[in-house]
Amino acid sequence: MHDLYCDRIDTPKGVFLILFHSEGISRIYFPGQDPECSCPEGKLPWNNLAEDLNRYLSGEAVDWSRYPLDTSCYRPFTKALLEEVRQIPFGRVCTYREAAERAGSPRACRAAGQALKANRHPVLVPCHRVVASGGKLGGFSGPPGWKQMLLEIEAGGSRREI
DNA sequence: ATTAATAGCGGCA
DNA sequence: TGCCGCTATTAAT
Repeated sequence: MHDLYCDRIDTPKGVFLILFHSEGISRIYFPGQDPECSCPEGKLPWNNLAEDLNRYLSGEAVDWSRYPLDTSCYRPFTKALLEEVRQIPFGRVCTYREAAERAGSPRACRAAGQALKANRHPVLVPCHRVVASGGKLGGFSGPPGWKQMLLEIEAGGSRREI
């Protein structure tokens, strides 16, 4: 298959680890999740990704659609749902039910949770924009606190306080 | 191959 | 408030 490489992106929030090959991004790890991977290091062929990630973390709206993702590992429903989640605009959220609805299974809100758990492309596939109804935050597969932090970043836009 | 468990939600009592 | 069913997927049996 395609040879897998890894690269790191330094941000004020920590170091993100990106696994990728020539066809697209295979996986993204939050800071602190470094999996001790044994794949060779390489340079990301998408030059602006690091810059975009830093802009995003500082509150700017970033369009991730130009970065190709390797979604071959996902099951059909998971793939469909993540595709929809990817199109939730910056700063907006939807519920598990709405996400499942858009993926073609209106009653699969529980399965939606399973699908989001399987997301290997956090931030680029904004799983943090799917929240539980009733004002609850819902779960998150990443490090504790990251979901809330990402939502706050998007809500604040350019921050007004220090 | 079958069962249990999971980022949940909505209906109903 | 609490119980039930529903959906896709995975892990365990």
